[in-house]
Amino acid sequence: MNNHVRELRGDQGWSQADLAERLDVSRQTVNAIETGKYDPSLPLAFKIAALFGRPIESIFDPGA
Amino acid sequence: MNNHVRELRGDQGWSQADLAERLDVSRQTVNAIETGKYDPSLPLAFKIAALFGRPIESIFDPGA
DNA sequence: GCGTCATGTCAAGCAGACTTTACATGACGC
DNA sequence: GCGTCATGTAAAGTCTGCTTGACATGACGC
Repeated sequence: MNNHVRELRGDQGWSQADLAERLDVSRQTVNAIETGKYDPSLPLAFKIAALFGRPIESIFDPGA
Repeated sequence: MNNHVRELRGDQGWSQADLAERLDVSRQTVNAIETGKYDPSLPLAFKIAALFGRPIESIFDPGA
């Protein structure tokens, strides 16, 4: 599952640690999501979407 | 996390088993999601949204 | 009464999401 | 050269998502 978290985070000038703190998850979790190691849970996806003020569908792309 | 899966499924006249087959998951998984035992994964949430032709945000409600 | 269908639920197991701790690297300023 | 910051990655542990198989119930038609 592709996503645009890294770009959106960059637009805000945040480090992975900054974003992790705002999402209340670990820095490794943010890194894993950005590098595509695994997908976030649905609740975390909602948090991410809310933080960036965009719909989930515009951030995450199921691709196939 | 509240959701409207049961109503949407009812609108289509599908049983839990019918929906499970269309989503390619087990009947127990559909039942668990409808009864709020746990939330679907992000990929499964995308599948559900696509099947009903609605955005994820209109089906799942993070509540808090 | 009996068979069937839809739903609910349980148990055991595997895979995925997330944690903490820790170490390695490259870029930067001093 | 040295400290610091951002990022990547790894191991081990916990909890959640999802599986199969099975059993119980209530509603329905015959």
